[in-house]
Amino acid sequence: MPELAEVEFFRKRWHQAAQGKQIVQVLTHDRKKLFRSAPASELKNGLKGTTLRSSMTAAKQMLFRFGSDKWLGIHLGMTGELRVETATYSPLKHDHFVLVTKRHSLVFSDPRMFGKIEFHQGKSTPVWWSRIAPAILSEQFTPDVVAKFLARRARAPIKAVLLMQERFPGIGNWMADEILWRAQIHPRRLAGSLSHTESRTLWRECRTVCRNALRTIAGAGNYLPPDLNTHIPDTWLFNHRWCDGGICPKTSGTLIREEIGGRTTCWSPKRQKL
DNA sequence: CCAATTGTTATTTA
DNA sequence: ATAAATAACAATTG
Repeated sequence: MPELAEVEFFRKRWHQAAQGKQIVQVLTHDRKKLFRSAPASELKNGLKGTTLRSSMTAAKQMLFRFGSDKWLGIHLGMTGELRVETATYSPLKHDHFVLVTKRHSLVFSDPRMFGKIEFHQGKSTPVWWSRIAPAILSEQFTPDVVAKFLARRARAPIKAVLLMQERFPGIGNWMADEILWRAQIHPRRLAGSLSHTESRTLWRECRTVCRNALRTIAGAGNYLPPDLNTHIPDTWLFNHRWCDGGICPKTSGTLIREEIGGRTTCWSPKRQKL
């Protein structure tokens, strides 16, 4: 489920429950696949007894800082989520990693195990963290940066280009569709075919969708289930895109769903022409 | 049994 | 050599 704003939502959920709290126990299934940079045992030993100091997100990544020099990096993959349960919670089948405080269990759950958990010790953030592309809402994400990137990916469909994390960090399948829908650009258009005006519109809508998603999904006050995604307005494409026969809230026409760039893509043919 | 899934990466093809 | 397309990853659900 997790794209930019969902990732921020999950980070806040853990942060709100455990910031300033000590980790008294670490539970793990020790699924090697999930623990990339360090074995689960190292995380266990490293985090036990430490205190959650701070946390942050960048793109689809999260970084939690424990004590002064312990860093837990989490990527939720396609089906990962973070939950908060009681301190006595017993992990279920897909709960691969649990941090227990005096009052809560912070649970990382991921049925398909496309996610990853990283561990780093050191004074500053791990190298892979600093390699994440500048955020879409940062000043470095300019119309010119977008135009140049589209030129370099000229022969790929624009939908596929929007999913490239090296330039559009945090954008995933639904956000890409939302952006193109707002920008009135057909997802199958080749990146190199966009006019200067369209490229600039795309830049603007990238920022608008990120801002709106963060405010709507991650900005709410309640981080306990089942609040994720529940109050997204019907004026977005989001609530109409998931099954065949959806109606475009802007044109009232029927939405189309087809695979583009290897992903199911939804668009409104009345406002997004080839 | 078949298709589909809001992500990433390795491999293959052009 | 480069970029784009595809397969693979794993598990569940309809």
